[in-house]
Amino acid sequence: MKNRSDQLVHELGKKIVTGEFAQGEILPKAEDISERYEVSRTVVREAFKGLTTLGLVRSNQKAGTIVLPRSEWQWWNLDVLTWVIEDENNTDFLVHLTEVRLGLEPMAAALAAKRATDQDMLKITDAFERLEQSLGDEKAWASADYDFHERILQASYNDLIINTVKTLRKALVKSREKTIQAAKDYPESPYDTPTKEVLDRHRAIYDAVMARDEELARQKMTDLILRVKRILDKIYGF
Amino acid sequence: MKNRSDQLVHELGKKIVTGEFAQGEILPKAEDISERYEVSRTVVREAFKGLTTLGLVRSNQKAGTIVLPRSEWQWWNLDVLTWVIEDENNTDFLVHLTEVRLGLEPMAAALAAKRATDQDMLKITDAFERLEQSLGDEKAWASADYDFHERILQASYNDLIINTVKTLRKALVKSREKTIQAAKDYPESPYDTPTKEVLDRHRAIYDAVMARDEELARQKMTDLILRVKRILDKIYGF
DNA sequence: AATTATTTGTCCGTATGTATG
DNA sequence: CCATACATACGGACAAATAAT
Repeated sequence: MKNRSDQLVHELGKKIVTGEFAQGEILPKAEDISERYEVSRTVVREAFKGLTTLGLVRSNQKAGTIVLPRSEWQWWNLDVLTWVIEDENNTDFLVHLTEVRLGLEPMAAALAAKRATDQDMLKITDAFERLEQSLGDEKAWASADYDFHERILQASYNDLIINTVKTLRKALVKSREKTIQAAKDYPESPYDTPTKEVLDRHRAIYDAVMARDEELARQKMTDLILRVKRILDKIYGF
Repeated sequence: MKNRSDQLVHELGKKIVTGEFAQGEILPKAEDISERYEVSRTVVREAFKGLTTLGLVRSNQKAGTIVLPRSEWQWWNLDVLTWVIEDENNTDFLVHLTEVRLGLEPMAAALAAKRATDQDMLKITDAFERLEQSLGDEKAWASADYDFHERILQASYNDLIINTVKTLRKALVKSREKTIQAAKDYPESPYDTPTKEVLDRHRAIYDAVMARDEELARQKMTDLILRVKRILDKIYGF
C-alpha cells in the first residue's frame, strides 16, 4: 500500500475484480495509464507485473495487456479475495466461501485431534476457558473465539490448510463491516455470537479434540459451520 | 518463462522455497543480482515485485529484501506449489496435499450431486463410460480419469473450489515424474491406475452423483482419496 | 540527537525485439 | 518486405527511507 506500483495494483485490480474491466478486455496501454495516473512507465510496468502474478492479466506483445477470465485468478491472494468478497454483485460468494470452510475446517479439527501435542492441548484449553467466561461480552468473545479456532488450526500441523484458512479468515474480517450491514436485516448473524447455544457447540468441538476423537471433532466443527451456512442460505435464498 | 524477470523469479523463488535462501535472510542487493545474472536493475526490480506478490520476500529501503517465513507464502500460486512439491526435503507435503484434497474434493462431489444440470450429468456420464472402456489402457484411462474428475468439479459451481482443486492437480501433474520415481519402490502407485477396484470406486461416485445423493457422493469420493492417503502414509510412515 | 552511508523507490530517454497487417 | 505498435530491456540520475555511527 505504500509505494506507487502497489497503489496502482490495487486500483486496477479492484476494477478488474468488480468487472469494470471485463474479461477479455484490453487494458489501456502502459503509456496511457502512466499519463492517466501520473506515474512513470516503470511504475506501470511493475504494477502490470504484479497484476500478472495475481493472475488478473496477461501481457502480450502487440496484443496489449488483456484481462484474464476468473478461472485464472489467484483467488487465495488476500487482496484478490478481499476484493471479491467486497464486490456487491457477488453476494453468493459468501456461500462459496462457507463451502470451502466446510471442507477444510472440519478436516483441520480432525487432524488436530490426531496430532495435537500436550502443549497444544493446554493452549486450546486456555482459549476455551476464556470463551466460557466471555458469555455476553461481545469483544472478549471475539478475541477468545479467534484464539480457539486459531489454536486448533495450528495443531493440525498442515501448513497448507493453516495458511488457507487463515487467509480466508483475514479476508472475512477485512470485509466484515459491509457484511454485518447486510446481516442486520436478519435476526441471526452469520458470525459466531456469544450465546449459550454457540458456546455449547464450541464445547462439543473442544471435548472431541481433547478425547482425540477425530471423527467427532470433524462432525462437531461441521455442525458449527453449518449453522453459518444455514443463515447465509436463508439470506441469499439458495 | 519467456522474459528475463520471469526467469529470475523462477531462479530466486525456487532457491527460497528449497531453503537455499533461508527465512529471515537478506537477498543480495538488487545491484549485485543485476550484475550476477547479467540483467538490468529494472529487470531485478520487476522480479522482486513478482517475488513480493508471491509472498516470498518483502523489500525495505536501506534494510534490503528479506525472505519471508512460510506462513506468508502464496501457497496456491502454481509456481510456488510446484516448487514446494518438487522439493525433496519436503516429502510429507504430499500427505498434506492429500489432506486438502480430502477436504475439498468430497465437498465438490456433494455440491455436484446437488447442482449438476442435465447437461453436466451427460458430460459426467460420457467421461465415466470412457473410463469403463479404458480398463488396462494406461493412457486412455489417464485422459478419461482427468475428464471425469474435472466435470464433477465443474458441476459444483463453486469457483473457489474449482480453481483450488485445479491448481492442486496441475501442480501434481507438473511434478509427477519425480514422484512416480519415488513410488516405483512400492507395489501400489499413489495415483489412480486402471484396475477393476479403482473403476468400481469411480462407479460408486458416479452412481451417487446421478442419484443426487449428496452424502453418498461425498463419502465415495472420500473413499477414493483415502486410498491414495493410505499409500502415502505407508510410504512416508505416518 | 544529528549525520552519514547504504539500499530500495521512482523516473526518464533510448534502444531493441517481435508480432500484425 | 515494410511499417506500425507495443512489449522488453537498459543505464543513469535523483529521491526517500532508515540502520549505523
